[in-house]
Amino acid sequence: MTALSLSPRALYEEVAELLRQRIFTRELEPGSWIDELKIAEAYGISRTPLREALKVLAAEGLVTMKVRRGAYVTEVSERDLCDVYHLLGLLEADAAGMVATTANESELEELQALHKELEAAALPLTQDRELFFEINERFHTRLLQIANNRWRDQMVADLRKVMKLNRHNSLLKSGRIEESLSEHRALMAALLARNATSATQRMLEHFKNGLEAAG
Amino acid sequence: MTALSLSPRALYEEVAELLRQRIFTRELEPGSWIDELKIAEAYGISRTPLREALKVLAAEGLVTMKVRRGAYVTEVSERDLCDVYHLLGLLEADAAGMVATTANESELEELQALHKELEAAALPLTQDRELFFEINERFHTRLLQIANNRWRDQMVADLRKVMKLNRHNSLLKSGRIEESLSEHRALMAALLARNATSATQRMLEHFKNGLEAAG
DNA sequence: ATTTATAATTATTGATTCAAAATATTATTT
DNA sequence: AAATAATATTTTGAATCAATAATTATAAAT
Repeated sequence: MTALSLSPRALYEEVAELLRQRIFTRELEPGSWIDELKIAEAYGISRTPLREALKVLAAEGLVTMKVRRGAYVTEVSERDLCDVYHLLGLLEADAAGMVATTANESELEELQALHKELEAAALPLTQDRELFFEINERFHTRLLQIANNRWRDQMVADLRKVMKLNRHNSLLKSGRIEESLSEHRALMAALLARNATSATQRMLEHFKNGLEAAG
Repeated sequence: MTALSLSPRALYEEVAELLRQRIFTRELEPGSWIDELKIAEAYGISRTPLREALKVLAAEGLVTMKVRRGAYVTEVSERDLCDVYHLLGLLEADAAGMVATTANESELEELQALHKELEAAALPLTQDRELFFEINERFHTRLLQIANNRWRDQMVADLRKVMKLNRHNSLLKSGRIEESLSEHRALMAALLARNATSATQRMLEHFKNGLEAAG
């Protein structure tokens, strides 16, 4: 089993990524104990890089280490997910404000172009949900990049991973293409107007409206 | 009955804490390479728990792993510190807003008590700088606890560690007991008035004013 | 003769295996 | 039936082994 080929990344990074996927697909379900020996054997590796990978995942919040009991897939309550989602909104809203003031013209045009793609994907006749969410993801990611704060990027990345522990994003509204789009439109307008407080506010609302339960 | 366990923490946790201290005191200086063999020998442990500890510190941002080059103490630029400080302000301001709306009476009284201690430590005649900063720290920590979001707590803890990489907090103003106190007073008033937006704003200003360079 | 390139040696990271410590479980005895 | 002891399971730490990168030295070419 030489699935793990030559790569610039260290073995423990590869293993961490594999475990992440297995956690996200709930193949390893929340609360369950992670059997080091079994997994090491299954991957054809020793326990050392596996344990290093588990330390990384623990730092991300995906697994929880219990002293002398090993590693467990983190159980996230509805409460946890709300808390994490709240922080994601806060961080992205701050990023939006930053972009409104510091982005250059070409960066704003880039976001504008992505937004146009979003509008197109949401057109009633040709509506493509998958595409819409993919472009949406790209828009948020690009906004973060432009805001240009590597520490925030790291935090957002970690929080997003925790959100993926959620079973089918049960706490997020699903069929709100139109609402989501109009919120995006308002955000884009604020960005182009270089109105930081408005951009921040629009992004906060965008996240708040995404929640299934009002609050 | 067995006696109370003397070491509830795993060895790699202990080692991580030791290394953290050595990094904060700049005994291990930013940019420098961390010699696994030397440190393992100095601590009388093997490289395995040491390497696990380094993975933990890497996740916190204190050390940077380079493939096949080992671990280096993270070098933070002035820019990095500003970015991190900005995020700390954002998170704590959000926590303040949360406390204003959700804290119960006894929790607010607790914060009020801490604030009174702060006022006492800042009295012109008996002014005790060390004590002031210690109580200030306790106030901020308690506020975070009351805001009650373990994910935010984790992020704040990590960001604070990165801030400690700063040489003598060079970018933070030092002798501003009075200003700091008056900002705290305004924050406390907003909290007692249960005015979330005001509390958030006061905390944001408190952080903004803490910066040496105007931003 | 000097500089550059290649090869060899050294040093350090990365991985596997082995041993010890601790906890849980089961069985036996009171 | 309960408590204690012993055994087995499991995690954590150490030591060994292999692979990779860096440095130095030597040789060749200009």
